[in-house]
Amino acid sequence: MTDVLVIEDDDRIRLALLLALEDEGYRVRGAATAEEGLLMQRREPADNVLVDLMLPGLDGFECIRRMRREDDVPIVVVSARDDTHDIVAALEAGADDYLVKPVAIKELSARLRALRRRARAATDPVPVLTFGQLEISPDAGEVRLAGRPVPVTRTEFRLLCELAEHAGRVLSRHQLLQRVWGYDTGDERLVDVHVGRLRQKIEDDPGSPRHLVTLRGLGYKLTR
Amino acid sequence: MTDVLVIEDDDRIRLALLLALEDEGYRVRGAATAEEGLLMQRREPADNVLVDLMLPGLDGFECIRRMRREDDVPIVVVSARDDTHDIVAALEAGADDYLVKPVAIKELSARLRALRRRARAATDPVPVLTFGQLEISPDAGEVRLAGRPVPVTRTEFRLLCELAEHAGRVLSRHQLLQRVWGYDTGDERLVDVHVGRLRQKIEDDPGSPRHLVTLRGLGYKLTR
DNA sequence: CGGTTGTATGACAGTTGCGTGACAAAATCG
DNA sequence: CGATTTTGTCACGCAACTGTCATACAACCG
Repeated sequence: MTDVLVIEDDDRIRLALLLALEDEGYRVRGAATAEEGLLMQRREPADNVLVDLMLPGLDGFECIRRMRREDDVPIVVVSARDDTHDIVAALEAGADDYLVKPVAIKELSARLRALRRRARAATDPVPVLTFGQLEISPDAGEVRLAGRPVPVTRTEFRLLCELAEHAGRVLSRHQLLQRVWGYDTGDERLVDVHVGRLRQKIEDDPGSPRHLVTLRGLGYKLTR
Repeated sequence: MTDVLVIEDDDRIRLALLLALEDEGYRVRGAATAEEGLLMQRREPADNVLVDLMLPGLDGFECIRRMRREDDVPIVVVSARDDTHDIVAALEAGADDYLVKPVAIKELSARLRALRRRARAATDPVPVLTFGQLEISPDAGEVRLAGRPVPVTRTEFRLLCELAEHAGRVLSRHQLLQRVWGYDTGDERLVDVHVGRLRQKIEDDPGSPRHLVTLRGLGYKLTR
């Protein structure tokens, strides 16, 4: 059974979408605001998310950005505006598809299916990454040092995964901001701080790190 | 660099798409029939495929199905028909996205990017440049001498990479200033100093260098 | 050979980049 | 709601790096 979350402030449209999707065999749930949607997705992750761009409070773009930061779920934008700028901006923010209202439910369903096929392929079992005493299992969301679990926060974990995924290669602060945070305000110190915190947890001697190495002027990298 | 293959039988449209995509920074290639496209993809796989639905011989749907059987490349349909049935059928066949002509190139580009984000490769091969005992790995931001890591500064590293990239060829001080520093105040001594520092680190006998050679009156070059 | 030009190098001061602790805002949890 | 954790921002200090200069040295040329 596939779960779909619909984030749309217009009650009538949301209801119509939910009913139509239910008819197509999905298990559905709805949210009227971005905040509510983000919360629901955190509580009980759906397999697909539909989001309107025009939302009260946090708008759709911001909603997408935030959700993308903590979840890899396929996100489809359903908007009334058929505007290239909106489309580009939404995809930039991390959306996977963009549909213009009114949507044909069959098309929507087909697009959801295509997206899930991709998502599944991308989420193939990721083996545990090992760096000496350090083990990272992206799937389990777990970090171990000499067999012992290390409590890391979400950002630290994402940062570590990003570095681990490109082990041995330098990643600039800019790249890390882009990939871990999803945005780049230009404040590179943000990365430093989190790298520092990560070192406190995973390095024997945070003063002279063995794994999470600084390359002055270039960025950071993770080595074995 | 991202490669895109466009399968479209209308010469004018294909050309227009190819030019526009090239303008966006993609490396492009085109095919006029499904058969040709499948062959090209087999020969030299692109990172994205655009396909028209109305093709002579094998139609777009069949083209998608076959390509999907042997390749996991993201496929985008670009069709003149804005018909739910076509859209559903194309997605069923294995397409990842569907755009209706005429397409906004910016939107297309954004959608391609969104698709690739999902299919981002974990580790690309890391090319390492070797000069006898000396190894330079631009990706890892690392220089090794006889297997041992040599600590080089950012400018030294850039300088070395620049020389390595044009191995065996003389680079004048002005060229190096321009390429490594990005500006040229006319002070050629600056290059000398950094070359000297580099030699201290990578040459066995910095007095009579084997790799980083001076060509009096011309500049420097890196030899094997 | 001496003069001239081009290159090597050590020293030094100014600058840059990084690590860190402190703190406030925001998110999360009970 | 209040308590706790997490996150982002800031400022400061240290260490590393950079560019400049002066001097010494080497190569070239007549």
